[in-house]
Amino acid sequence: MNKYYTITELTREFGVSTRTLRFYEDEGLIHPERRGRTRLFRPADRHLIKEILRGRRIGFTISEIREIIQVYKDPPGEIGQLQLLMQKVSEKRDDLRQKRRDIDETLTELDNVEEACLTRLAEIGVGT
Amino acid sequence: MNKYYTITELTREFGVSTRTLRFYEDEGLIHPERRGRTRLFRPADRHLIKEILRGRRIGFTISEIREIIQVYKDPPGEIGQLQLLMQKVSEKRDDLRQKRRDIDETLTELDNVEEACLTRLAEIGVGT
DNA sequence: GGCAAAATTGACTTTCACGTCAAAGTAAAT
DNA sequence: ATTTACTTTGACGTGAAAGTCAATTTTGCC
Repeated sequence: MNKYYTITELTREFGVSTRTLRFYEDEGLIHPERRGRTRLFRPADRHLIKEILRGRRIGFTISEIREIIQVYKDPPGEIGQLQLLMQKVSEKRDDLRQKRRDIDETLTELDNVEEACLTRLAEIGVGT
Repeated sequence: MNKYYTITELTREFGVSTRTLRFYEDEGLIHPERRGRTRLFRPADRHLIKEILRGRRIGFTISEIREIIQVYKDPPGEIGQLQLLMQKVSEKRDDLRQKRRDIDETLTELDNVEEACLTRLAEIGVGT
């Protein structure tokens, strides 16, 4: 019977505040239904929020996220717009690939830090 | 003769503003030498800036970056501190792994968007 | 139907990471 | 020596993404 989520259910699930979800609505990222003035979130909204938060984690701005959502809702019909979009997609992809390289490098760096810690601990442990 | 870099040389190389580098100095991330009041950047500073910017790209805050730099400069000597550090490292790593998953998912999504664009372009192209 | 808990709106505040200017000091080249 | 290009400090401003607070509704529940 088409489950609805309340706002706090979702804030608990995703670890965000109600303010955040309202903010996303103000920004036009989500459009929960209303019963009176109270927001009712459907599974589709919930899914969208998941994607928004994923975008947030990797550093997309609200308007970038909005753009992506827009594309899914109604992809541009004009050739120029399509080409522009493809260009942006390509830039974003390069961006993300760079970010992944950065992450990989940082991960190995963190491994080094950890190993240094372990060695250090061993030293201290032996000394006492 | 130990090459020095001027501030604008580095801003050009890294595509940041002088304000940014001065900000990083204010925040204690770098410590360029001075001739009079003018900053002189050494290769070590340059390298550090590279790391700072990498950290920035993957979404580390200034103080997170500062922490990491600190560890390299002088790793904690106390056991408690070491354990705390290792815990943080482990958290960061989980964080980065999640981020990588996010990126991978988004990359395939972008591929889909691109393909949708291409199909759309083909349709339009055929129609005209 | 009454009441505590939850939700809403609106306004104001905050944090981060710089941007922007102004005023003044320096360096380099002609 | 003067112009021209950099550089510095300091103060204030800004945009993004919420946080916080207060004053109302609204709901869920017995």
